[in-house]
Amino acid sequence: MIKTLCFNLLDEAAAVRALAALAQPQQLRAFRALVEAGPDGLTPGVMAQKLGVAPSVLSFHLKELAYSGLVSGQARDQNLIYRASFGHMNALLGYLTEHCCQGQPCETDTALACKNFE
Amino acid sequence: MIKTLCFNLLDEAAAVRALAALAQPQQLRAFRALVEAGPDGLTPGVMAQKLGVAPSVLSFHLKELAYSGLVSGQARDQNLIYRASFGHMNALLGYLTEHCCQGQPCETDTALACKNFE
DNA sequence: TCAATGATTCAATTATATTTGAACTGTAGA
DNA sequence: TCTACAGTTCAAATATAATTGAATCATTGA
Repeated sequence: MIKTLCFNLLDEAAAVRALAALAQPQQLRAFRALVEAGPDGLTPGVMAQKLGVAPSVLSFHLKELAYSGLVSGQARDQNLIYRASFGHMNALLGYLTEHCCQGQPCETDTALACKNFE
Repeated sequence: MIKTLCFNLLDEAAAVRALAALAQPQQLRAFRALVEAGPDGLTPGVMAQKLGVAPSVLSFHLKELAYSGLVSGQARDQNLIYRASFGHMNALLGYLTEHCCQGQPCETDTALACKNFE
C-alpha cells in the first residue's frame, strides 16, 4: 500500500542548502538530535547540553539549519522549541533519489531492500 | 519483490564527506552528469565542456568527489573515465533514511509514495 | 521593579574552500 | 624524437564558513 504523504521536490539551490546544512558535523548532530526527539522537539538549552556546545555556537548552527528548511523553531512559554522538518528532509531524499540515482541500481526500492539486510 | 543489491551503511564521517561533496553546486552538477552518463561514465574533457568549467577546476572537484567515495576514475586508452559510484550514493541514502527520518513520516516507503505523485 | 534565565546577535578572529593560471606528466602519432 | 593532447598539480589569491566571547533582548518570578 502506498502512503499518501507527499512533498514538493527541491530545486538545485534548495538541495544544496539542505545538503550543506547536513554536511557540517555539528549541524548533522543537532539535526539528528531533533529527529530523535520527534514531534516534541527540543529547546536550545537542552540541545546545547546534549551536544556539548556553547549556546552561541548552537544558535548559529540552528539558524543555518532553519535557513536550509530542515528545522523550524517556535516560541512556547519562556522557551523556544526546535523541531526537525520531516517533510523537508523527505523532499531532500526525493531530490537525491530523483536526480542522483537516475535509472541506476539505487532507483526506487533500494532503500527498502537495504532495510531487509540491516 | 525485494531487490538483492546491498550496501554498507556509512559512519558519520563518511556521510559528512559525501554530503559535503554534493553540497557544492559544481560538484553536484558534475556528479549528476556522471549519474546521467551511467555506467559508461565520462572523460574530464567532455565534462569540462558540458559544465563550462576550467579543466583544473573540474579536476579539483572530481578529486573531492573521489575522496568522498561518490565517484571513481579509471584510465582507459589515452583517456580517463570517471563514473558515479552508485553503491556509495545508495549508502548515503541509507544513512539518511536510517539516521535522519527515524520513526517519522518519511520512513521506509515515502520515496516510493513520492514517485506516484510526480 | 529588579535580578535571573534562556537564547540570540554581533564583531573579530581563525580556519577552510574555491578559483586562477601557469607548470608539469604521460601517452600517442607524425 | 618532437609535437600535440588530455589531465593533473601547485602556489597564490580570493571568498566563505565556523568559533569565540561579550553584549543584548525578552520573559519570568521574587
